[in-house]
Amino acid sequence: MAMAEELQRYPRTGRFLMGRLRDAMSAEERAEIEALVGVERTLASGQALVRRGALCTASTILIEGFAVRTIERAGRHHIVGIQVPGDFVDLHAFALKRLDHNVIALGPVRVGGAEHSDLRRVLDRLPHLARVLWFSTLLDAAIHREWVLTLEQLPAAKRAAHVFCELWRRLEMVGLGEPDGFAIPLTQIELASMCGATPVHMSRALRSLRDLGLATFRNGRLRCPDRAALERFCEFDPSYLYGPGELRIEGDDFS
Amino acid sequence: MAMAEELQRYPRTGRFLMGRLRDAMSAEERAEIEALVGVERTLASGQALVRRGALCTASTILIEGFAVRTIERAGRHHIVGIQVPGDFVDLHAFALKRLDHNVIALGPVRVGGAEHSDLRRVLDRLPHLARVLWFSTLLDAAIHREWVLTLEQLPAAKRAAHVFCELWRRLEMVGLGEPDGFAIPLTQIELASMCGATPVHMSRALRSLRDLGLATFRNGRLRCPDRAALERFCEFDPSYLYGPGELRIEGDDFS
DNA sequence: CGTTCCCTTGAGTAGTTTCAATACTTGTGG
DNA sequence: CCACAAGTATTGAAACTACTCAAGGGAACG
Repeated sequence: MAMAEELQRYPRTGRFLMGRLRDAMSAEERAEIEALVGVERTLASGQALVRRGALCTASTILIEGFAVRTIERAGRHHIVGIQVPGDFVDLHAFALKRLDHNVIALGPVRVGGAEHSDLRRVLDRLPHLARVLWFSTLLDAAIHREWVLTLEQLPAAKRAAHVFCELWRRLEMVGLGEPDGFAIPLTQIELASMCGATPVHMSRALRSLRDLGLATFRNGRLRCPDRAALERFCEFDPSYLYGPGELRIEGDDFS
Repeated sequence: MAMAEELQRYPRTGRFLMGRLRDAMSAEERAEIEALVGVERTLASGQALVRRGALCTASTILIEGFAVRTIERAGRHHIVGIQVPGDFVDLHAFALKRLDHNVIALGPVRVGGAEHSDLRRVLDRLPHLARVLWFSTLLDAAIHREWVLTLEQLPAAKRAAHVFCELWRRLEMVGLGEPDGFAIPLTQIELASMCGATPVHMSRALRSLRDLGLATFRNGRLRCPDRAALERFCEFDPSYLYGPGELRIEGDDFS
């Protein structure tokens, strides 16, 4: 399979933009990105990849594992985004310098770091690659917009279903989907935070998804017997992920 | 005042990033941006600046007036973002090519267009300016994150207050704030859409803000006797707007 | 074998929606 | 100038969704 080959050739960055604009990146560009990512680190669950307000001189790519974006308010951390393997989680720090939020490891993670000075040197020389990286940060913004819409519109059970549908698609694009679900080290407490609900209510919402026969989430694993039904239930439209489909610009068109 | 001078010198783009990274842009860069924005158009309220899915070959800057980002679901448009004068509203279409949402005029607007081919030529030559434009699209993402947090956390009255606080700050940064409020052609219906509430409930929420003596919103004008109290009420922390303050990188540091 | 963390269930309360009815504007045509 | 329509804003009552408080069960780990 193409995924395995890509990962062998680019062990640290092989999943980056997989299923999105990766096919618009030349071999040279892929090699440049891979070379940019130097030091690998391993972090335990709950450790910060980036802390809000800190001056960033490097950006981090998630090689393995998951991370959440959190913002603190009234003393509590709230999850405003989630990242999966292959995501360049704080690439936006290259332009922002300081972030408005934290990025925290969700379960153990393996990450790679790219120095901003190196990044700058490469991107000044390769404007097309710069636009690809720009694109990848805009993908996060599109996901944020969809979360806003979901929080404005849907009740808790459908919000949870929407999170599941999104994660399933995103994991699938980077080769981590399974035929009947996916695995991610999330607890109901974190799911509740993402959905703007209390953990107690999330427990009830998940039970209603089970009772409806739509999905079962247990021990960090989603099991779904009928994906189309789940997506219909929460009115999930994957186009905002810019995968293969109507909004997607194929390799040749993106320049 | 500096604002007036800037607007005289750059009549179409003088407000762009004002109060944020504008002071990190050289005179040459400001002139390049101004020159990029060619054709001016005037649109009536409700007209689309960009429609979801359309192939974009130019990006639009808001010279005068307001716009909302909307996503359609179940036949209804929902507002997921709002733009003020000076915002390069669909700059992200330069990298995305097609947008996942619509941008609709809120009241009459005057806009300018920048061809992507021109933009590309300039940005390939001026990587620093490219990073500044990248920064401006990341600002939108930061605002989206704050909206996610607000929708997750706050009840309707505080959501409305938060929208007011944000708009007040953003308008202030581009020279459109007033000592005791601001003007924007929003109805309660649109406010409700932004806050994920029904119009009926928004009416009650606004009444509670009035009853608390915090703010009065009538005829598209916010009146607030005590800004600090309003900001305290909704736990508003403006740092995500990257204005002057803790996250802000001053001109010399941004490179 | 006992913490600790996570999940579940129940009961009462608070916040929000729905449905319905009633004004208040604004612009239009008679 | 008035009458009318359309869009916007307000209020009340009943139903629903979600929250809080509280208690108990289960799995994992030392």
